[in-house]
Amino acid sequence: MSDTASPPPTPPRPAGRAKPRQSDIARAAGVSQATVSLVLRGAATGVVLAPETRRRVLSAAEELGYVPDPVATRLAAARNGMLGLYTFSTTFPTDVAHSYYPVLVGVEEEAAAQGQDLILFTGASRAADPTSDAAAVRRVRAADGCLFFGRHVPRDPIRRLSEDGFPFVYIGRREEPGISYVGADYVSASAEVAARLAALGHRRVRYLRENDDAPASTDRERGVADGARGSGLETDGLVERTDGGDVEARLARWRDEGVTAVITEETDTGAALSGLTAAVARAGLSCPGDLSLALLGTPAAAPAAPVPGLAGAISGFGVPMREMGRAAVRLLLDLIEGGPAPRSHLLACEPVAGATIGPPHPGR
Amino acid sequence: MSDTASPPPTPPRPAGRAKPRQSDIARAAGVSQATVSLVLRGAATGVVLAPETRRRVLSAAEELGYVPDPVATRLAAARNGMLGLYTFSTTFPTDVAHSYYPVLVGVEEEAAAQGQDLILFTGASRAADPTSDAAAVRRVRAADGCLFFGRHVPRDPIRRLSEDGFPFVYIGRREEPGISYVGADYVSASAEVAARLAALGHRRVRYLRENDDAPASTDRERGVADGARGSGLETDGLVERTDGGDVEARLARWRDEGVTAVITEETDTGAALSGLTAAVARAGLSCPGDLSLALLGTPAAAPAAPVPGLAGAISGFGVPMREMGRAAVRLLLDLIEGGPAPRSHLLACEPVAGATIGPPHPGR
DNA sequence: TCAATAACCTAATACGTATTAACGAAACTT
DNA sequence: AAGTTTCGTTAATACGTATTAGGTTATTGA
Repeated sequence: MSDTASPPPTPPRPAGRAKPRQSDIARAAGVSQATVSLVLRGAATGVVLAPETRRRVLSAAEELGYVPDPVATRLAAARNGMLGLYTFSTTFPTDVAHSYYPVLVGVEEEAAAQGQDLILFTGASRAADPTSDAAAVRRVRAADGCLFFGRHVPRDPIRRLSEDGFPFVYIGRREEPGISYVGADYVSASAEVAARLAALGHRRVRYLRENDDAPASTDRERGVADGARGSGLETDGLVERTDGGDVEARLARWRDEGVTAVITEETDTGAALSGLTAAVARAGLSCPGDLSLALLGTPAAAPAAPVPGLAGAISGFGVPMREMGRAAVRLLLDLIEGGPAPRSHLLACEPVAGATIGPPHPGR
Repeated sequence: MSDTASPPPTPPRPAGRAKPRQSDIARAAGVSQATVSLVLRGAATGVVLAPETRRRVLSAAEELGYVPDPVATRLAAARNGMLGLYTFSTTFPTDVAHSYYPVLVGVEEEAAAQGQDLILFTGASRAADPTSDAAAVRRVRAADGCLFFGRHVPRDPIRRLSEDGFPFVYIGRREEPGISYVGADYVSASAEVAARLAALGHRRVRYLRENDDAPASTDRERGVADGARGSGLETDGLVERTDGGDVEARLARWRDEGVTAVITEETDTGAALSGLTAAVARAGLSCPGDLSLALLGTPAAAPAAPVPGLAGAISGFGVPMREMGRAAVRLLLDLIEGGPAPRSHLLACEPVAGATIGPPHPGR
């Protein structure tokens, strides 16, 4: 019907016009852009507009298919609605069992509930190069605030953030004063485990901890020692550290020494526990038949080498990881909104009765 | 000293400034904000600045710990080096086994390798409320581009993005024309599994698929049907859908019908597989002794109810999830940089020999 | 020495929305 | 009728960065 020779010079975005702005609505409704903003978003400002004006603006907005530009909204709000999540390892670990995973679940849940998005900083994914660490940590300022997460944390880049008043929260207890964190009360929970073993009749116990000085390990050691003292366990030689050596030999020595129960801890790698259960299996022992076994912390997924003859869970306590994630998000938002008053929480751990501890059975 | 009636209007952030701006750098270096912008980001504009000026600006930026504001950067119509990741379910599933997890690993790896940060958009974590979905999807514009991920995806909010030319990539095959995706070649891989069963001698087989119409399921069904036709399997009654009913009864019926092998699929919930293995266990059957069992897709972690007598993996094929994640990031960056030419990839699936299929053993 | 060129930098503006101070008009007081 | 409130709206500005046109000074050419 129409002549095909001269198609109209098609503009780059042919479908209707580009995205409508508030100013387009304003023109259509015969008001100013400010009025449009007030009608559309100004419920909180206390300004009241004439019903007729509201109606005109709303119908014009509907007509044009207006949707607010989230980027501009956030710019104007001087908040970007994004919380940083910086893990001092890859956020999604591959080689390591997902021991921290529940924390991420909690963080995501609470962030979603609060309408915040998360920026995953990928800085630490590559080499453990300290300079790149510093640069990566600095990027964190792109967010309104940041969560830090990981067993080992470089101090200097963080101190800088702290001095500048940038809001951030550690997940895990920290020693540094004036820094906010959400942690788990490992001390009490560990003491309770020691006391539980004592109540069953154990006297000579070993606690095998990771050979580094993360606060989480320090706290557990302190709890075990406190609990041992308070409940009558022997404290001499109570604590040993992993050393990469032969766990089976260590286990044999313990049996020779008359040890009836072993406590170990679960950390990011799960090395202590998996080494121990493997050694128990190779030695042909069973829990709690030959040896009581307690674990300080939630085991990551299913252990690679299940404890032989083990029906239920490993006795000890569980870490409220998900709740830690949620609490950390809430605390961070408090910091961002409220004043600079640093606050911290220690969450209680849940005792796990489990099936790996029982009355002592002296070996050999 | 001062009268208490009129406290000076205390600025909200008294202690220094949390986040340095370009204007702060400009003041420190004795130049204009525009110069700072040119030094920091203007490599492409052709404007050349005196080396001495560059130096001053860069050192002032370093000194103050400047980090560009991603939102402002985006508003000014530029890239901010951030890729969005939007999942139409929680990114970190809790009740569901982590079947999608490897995809996220791949996404994070490749993003880190490309120097991009990830923004996790949390919109879909709550109720499947369509309006909140729309608002949440809109937010992804804060990133340079976005990956969408999930078995079920609302179309309308996405169409909007597409019309506006916002770059995004689906992880998983999509029907919509002109949309980029990275998927797995379920059709070929599923056909190969059917052919494998036929080659072992099976003739009467059942394929139990999820009862919804996600592309992933549609593709697998098509592949199984194609493969069955091509290899001589019976095609009548081949395909059945999960219905929430009694899987054990269904299994018994199949045995009565002379079915010697069952194929099922792994999806986000893993429901089909776990229901089936549980039914096999309760029926006292073993694989492949009594019944051959094949699985289309990588099982999520360890199945809750392991197949009795199963030593190795479940036969079938594996989905190259990690590589899909990586490929999606690369494709997205292509879209962001290059033109709007939508491109897509189908990655090949890896056959898994496994230990659950063998020659047919007619039941009863 | 004066104009032409180059080198370097900045003022101005755009992006789209939120907020506040202020203004005109209408409705009340006395 | 002049002054006071109240109401409804808008002008102006801020948020932080990118970009472009243009201005200032230094350098060169004749």
